[in-house]
Amino acid sequence: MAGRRATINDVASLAGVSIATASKALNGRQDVRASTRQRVLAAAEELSFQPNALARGLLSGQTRTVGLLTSDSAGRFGIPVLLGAEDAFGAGEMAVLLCDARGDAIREQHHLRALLSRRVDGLIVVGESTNPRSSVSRDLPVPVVYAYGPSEDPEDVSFVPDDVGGAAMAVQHLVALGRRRIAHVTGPAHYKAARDRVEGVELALTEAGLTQAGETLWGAWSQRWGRHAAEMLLMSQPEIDAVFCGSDQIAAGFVEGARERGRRVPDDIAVIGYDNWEVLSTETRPALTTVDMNLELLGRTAAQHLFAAIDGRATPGVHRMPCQLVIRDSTASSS
Amino acid sequence: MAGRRATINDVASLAGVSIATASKALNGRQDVRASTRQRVLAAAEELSFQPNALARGLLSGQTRTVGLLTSDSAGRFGIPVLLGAEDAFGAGEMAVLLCDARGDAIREQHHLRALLSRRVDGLIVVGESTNPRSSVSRDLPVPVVYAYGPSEDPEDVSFVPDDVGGAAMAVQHLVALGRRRIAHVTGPAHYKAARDRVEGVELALTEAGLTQAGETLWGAWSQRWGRHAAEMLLMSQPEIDAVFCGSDQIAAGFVEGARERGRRVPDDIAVIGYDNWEVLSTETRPALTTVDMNLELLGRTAAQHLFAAIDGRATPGVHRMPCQLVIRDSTASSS
DNA sequence: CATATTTACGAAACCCTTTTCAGTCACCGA
DNA sequence: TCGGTGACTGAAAAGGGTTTCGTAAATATG
Repeated sequence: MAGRRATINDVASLAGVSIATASKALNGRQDVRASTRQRVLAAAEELSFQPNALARGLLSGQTRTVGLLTSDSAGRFGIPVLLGAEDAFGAGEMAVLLCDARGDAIREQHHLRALLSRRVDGLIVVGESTNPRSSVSRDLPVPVVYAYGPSEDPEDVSFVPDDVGGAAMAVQHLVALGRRRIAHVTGPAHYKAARDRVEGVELALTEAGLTQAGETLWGAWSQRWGRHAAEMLLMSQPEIDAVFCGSDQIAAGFVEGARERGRRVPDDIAVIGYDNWEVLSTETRPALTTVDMNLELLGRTAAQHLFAAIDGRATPGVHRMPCQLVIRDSTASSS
Repeated sequence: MAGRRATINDVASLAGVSIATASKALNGRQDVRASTRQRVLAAAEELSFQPNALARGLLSGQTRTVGLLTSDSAGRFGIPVLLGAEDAFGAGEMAVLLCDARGDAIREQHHLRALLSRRVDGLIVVGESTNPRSSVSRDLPVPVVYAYGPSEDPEDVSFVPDDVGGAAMAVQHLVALGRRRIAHVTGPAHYKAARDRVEGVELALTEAGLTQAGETLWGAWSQRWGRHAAEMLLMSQPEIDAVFCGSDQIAAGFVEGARERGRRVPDDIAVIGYDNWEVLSTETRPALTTVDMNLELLGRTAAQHLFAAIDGRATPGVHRMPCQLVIRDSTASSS
């Protein structure tokens, strides 16, 4: 640990100029003779001078820092968004101040105050699910962008995955493969994501002139539920030839359950998951066809939009980002 | 978005006092009449005044902010550490500035400069593996604590999981259950974690007067490798009654492979994993006994140590944090 | 050579808060 | 009435950088 850090004053003294000139030389401004600039730069190098971002921010009113307020950063969904955001910012000179509210509104308020007092230039709020959440943006002096979980307030800017479209895409793929008796197993009904995917399934089935094989089975987002659903479904609807699962966890469980009951995947039953959680989707046998929500892109887009909003060019509303079908062996066309 | 933010000047004017008095009233200092304090507080409330942390930090030299420099925040290991750190800080008033270097040394330097210029009070460096990494701490004006991946420099402060102890604990558990022919399947040899766990296995086996069933099988950290290893092992060492796997992924694959070859877990073969990655360890059948590295605690401890280091009370060296055996059905005593 | 015009540099103000220190005021005892 | 006390209050400086504006030197122009 070195002693006191060099200030621009030290640099100016060493270079034998005033601090005003030193500042201009360091920041590449006009009105500095080339030789003088050289001397200043050399002095700064020698003292390993780092401009104090606090002083700079105090004056300019810009900290080049954004806050990232998450409810569940450990979750499957917050992290990619975070990475995407960090990526978009990192290209420039932005830094990310991370706060995890752990789903607690009080703690969220607390973090919000801390971020505001640190004069962040903007805020990204990451939800733990796609369920709309209450807005934090009322009378905030900085722009806010919501990612993954949208704000209830339509005046806010939100970026969410297009779950309706993603589910429809999955079903269309099954239909294109010639599957006609398609079932749907998903998670808890209080998740908007689950309900949206139901809507997408209905849309695609109607479009293809089909009806769903049996009722939608609501359960948990787990392998356990996937296995259980396989048992139930193969009992009650033994003629199904495809299943769309609401998550890769459910799909992994379903594949296992189906195999134990002697059904081959994809030959007898094609299976599609959701999330493209690679530890499951690429490691099951067969590897899972699944819907990727492009969360990293979503995070990057949200961050880029935050830049725009900081410059006063915000586009209010909920922006739905397209999902992408990743085709693997669990829906290989039966040869 | 509101207009200009209120400063302490505005508060003082509204309350009809000087800014010095306002400051004292706001910060609970002496020498302010109760009625005056009331007026100031009311004014601050009305203007929703937030003290500017930049100005405060500029003066005090403390930003109450720490940097968290990670190489792989998406990884299984960085996140819990991050959460633990955020937890320890969150209790107080600290904020975390997150930077992900993506394993790139140039980018790391870049982030380091950005953090330093923002005058963080300290730094936590999170590795992507337990392999020692080059030190960033030389001549840094702030204290640094390494978490998960230790620094090569013994003068630095590092917190790492005790993989030797964790593996030994797992094997001791198997021995206590009466298993005698214990095999070991693990990941790539260039991971120190894998080599440490080999050491722990040897230690525990020697202690019990046993020798390992077959050579250690080195592979990848994947389910695929676990399944493959099960095939090989049950062929070459058909008499084994227990396997210690280097990760839950491997263990999950091994369980699957073993069952397909007609071996029952845990009756014929007991299986132990590593990491306690719940999506695998609790969802396999049977649920996996596994070693939990307590990463969140490790992160919290690292953060607490950083506090101590900021106060000048650092304890150099590599601190090994104990792991914990989580017993589930894959080692239930055969009845 | 005197004047106009650049060019290069420096003094000082500013951003916001905390803290020191000096000053005001009311009130007490003598 | 006066000095002494103690309780409050406010002016000013400090922290580190950027920017404006004034000024001196250097160069161009007549």
